[in-house]
Amino acid sequence: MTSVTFRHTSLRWPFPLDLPTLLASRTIRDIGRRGKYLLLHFDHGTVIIHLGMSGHLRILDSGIAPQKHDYFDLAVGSQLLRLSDPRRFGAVLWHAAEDGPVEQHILLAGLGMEPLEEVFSAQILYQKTRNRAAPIKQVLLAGDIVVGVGNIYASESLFRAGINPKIAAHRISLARYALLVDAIRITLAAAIENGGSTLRDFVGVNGQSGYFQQSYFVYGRTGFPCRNCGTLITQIKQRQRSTFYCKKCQK
DNA sequence: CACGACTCCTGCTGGC
DNA sequence: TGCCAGCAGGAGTCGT
Repeated sequence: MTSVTFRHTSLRWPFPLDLPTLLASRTIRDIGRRGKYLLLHFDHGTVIIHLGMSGHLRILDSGIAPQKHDYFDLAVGSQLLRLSDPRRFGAVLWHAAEDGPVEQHILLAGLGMEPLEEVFSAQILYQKTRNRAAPIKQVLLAGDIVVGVGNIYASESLFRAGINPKIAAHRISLARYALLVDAIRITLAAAIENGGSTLRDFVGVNGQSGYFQQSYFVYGRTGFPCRNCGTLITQIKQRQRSTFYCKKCQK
């Protein structure tokens, strides 16, 4: 029993404007996730949602008036799943079941391993980077080997692993990749534990704010002392993205 | 195939 | 105090 409302024509891509018709009185059968894509499964297809960098979903009582950046509602009974996305980097897409498994969707097919699943191992990471000459930070961000490691957690994970972000991925040893795998898992688990917040305007599913986590090791700490050795944290640009690291702790 | 540059969008920050 | 350029971020697309 669902109904759909759009309040804009698009976010990153045009909204599937036939979604209200497609989902009328349909039931969500299951929910899932692949990388940073959220999946709402119906019998005849899947709604794919991405929050971009500023998006958030809330569950509200239906009847609550939408605010400025509330662009998409999925009403289920007396409640509402509402997507707000000020910077509009997010997405709402539809993948019909008749087009095959949603994992084969063009945006999902090329995604790398899930970092919190067993498949993500030092051996496979090592193997998949043998032909990658780009700096490890960029390879982590690329998403085709491992997903879920964004700009902040890439810097944080490399710090934990003691790896310099500029090192070419194919020059990193298996032993050091083992450290990196552990570092990524610990970093992501800690982030989830802390509410996963990265932006100052972060809000939880009920709309509560205040989760903002500032206990980063290196991210955003340019010129401040390394929490491990006191050396001042360095900031560089890699592929137009800021990278933070400690020159002494990360070789 | 691998990889770099560019792009989307808007709120916030820093400089004047 | 006000204005505006620049930055930030996820990740797809295009050119090399």
